[in-house]
Amino acid sequence: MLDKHNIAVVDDHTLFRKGLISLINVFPNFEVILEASNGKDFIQRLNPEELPEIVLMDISMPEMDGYATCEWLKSHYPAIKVLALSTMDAETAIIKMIRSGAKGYIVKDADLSELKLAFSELLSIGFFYNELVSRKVIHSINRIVEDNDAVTTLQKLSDNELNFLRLSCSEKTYQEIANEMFKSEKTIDGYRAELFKKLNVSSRVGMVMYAIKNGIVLL
Amino acid sequence: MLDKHNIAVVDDHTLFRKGLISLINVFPNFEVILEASNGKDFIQRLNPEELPEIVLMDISMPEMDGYATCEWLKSHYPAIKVLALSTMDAETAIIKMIRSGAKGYIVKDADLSELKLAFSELLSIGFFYNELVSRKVIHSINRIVEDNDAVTTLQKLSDNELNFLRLSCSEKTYQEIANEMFKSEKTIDGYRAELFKKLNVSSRVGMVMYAIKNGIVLL
DNA sequence: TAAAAAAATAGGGTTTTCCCTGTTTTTTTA
DNA sequence: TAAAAAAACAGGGAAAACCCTATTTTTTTA
Repeated sequence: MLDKHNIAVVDDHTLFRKGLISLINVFPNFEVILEASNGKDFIQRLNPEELPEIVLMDISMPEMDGYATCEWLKSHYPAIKVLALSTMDAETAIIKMIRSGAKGYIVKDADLSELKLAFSELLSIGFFYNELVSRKVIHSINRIVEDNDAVTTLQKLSDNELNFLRLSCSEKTYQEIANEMFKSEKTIDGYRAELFKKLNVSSRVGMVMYAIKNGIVLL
Repeated sequence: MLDKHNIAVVDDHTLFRKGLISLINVFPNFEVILEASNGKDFIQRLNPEELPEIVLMDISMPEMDGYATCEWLKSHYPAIKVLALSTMDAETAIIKMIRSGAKGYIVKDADLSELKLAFSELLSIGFFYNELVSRKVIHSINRIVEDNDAVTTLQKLSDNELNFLRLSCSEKTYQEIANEMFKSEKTIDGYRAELFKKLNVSSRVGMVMYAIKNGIVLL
């Protein structure tokens, strides 16, 4: 009897998670030893006696999302490989996840053979970048090489900005948002201008769509 | 050997679909006999010699979405029961799907036992409305009883309105959208006003969020 | 702790969005 | 085919969003 590779699956959609697990368990050399519904749940269940080699991780989850969980793993168990899993194929999400330490990225409408390939590549060469991801990465590489920290700063939003961004995903006017945040209208106009630059958008609609695409607000 | 109940699964996310199928096939009395990635694909594959009893159907899909497919089934094979499947728990999506003929609604983060229960209920009493759905339905029933056709008219969008709505999910100005649609600015301002009423929103952001929530635009 | 950087605020102007009321044109229906 | 309904279009005005530049306040850092 051969030794199977241990897999963990972290996703808040139960049906999807269960389905994925039963699919993986059909693979002769892989076995799911841990499942969790979000990052927090995952960390609690993680047993140092029996660590997974690969964690299949959703990006947008309640409580603790994929980015944060990935960062936590990077610092606590750097040997564990994260394969990010998402419906979104947004460049920013992919880049962000890879920057958070993910070793691969796979979309939810990938097929089984791709998942299997991803597992194999992760174990053999340590990463899995399919054509989709490569394209996105190459496209953003220019900015990365320009200034290694630029992207981080670019995507790092302050608490106020993040808060403002979330509140903008509504029918509130900026004035109402200003009141709610106990800031002057001019200040939140500053947040807006800053976000337009950081997110590379030019209207509130663009900002809102960015927030939704990147799981900053949950639908 | 007992006769299994035939199930069809229609969902564009391959991994999810495959996972779900393998989960269902574990049930001793259910078997997936048909899978498709969207409504069009489903109709093509549908074999009148071996019809499914239950169709597990995603709402937002490319080519032909859940609503349209449900309507088609209602008129062509009224005996086939549709169990709508979605990540969205938006009231409008649920109501719309039920109005399109779905006999039940289940969210993707439901657990296995609920799915099994849904199947059983569908076969025994013909419908499955869990607590979530019931709440939404009750909440919207007021409007339905007020005027039986109000909801239908309310949600029925013209081609132009739908097109405008999709184009609004961008950073284009209304003026640019008007040009793109070869309509005067005033005409599209009319679409806007009409949509605000129909979708019950009061800003472009609200409109965009409605479109995203209800799968009118894909992210 | 002085200098530098970042955050908050402001004035003021342009564009876009929103909203009201009404006319003309096209399509539907009795 | 006449009447009714729906779609397209319009004027004009108020509110909100957008955009520029600049000052004050707070925080960071050398």
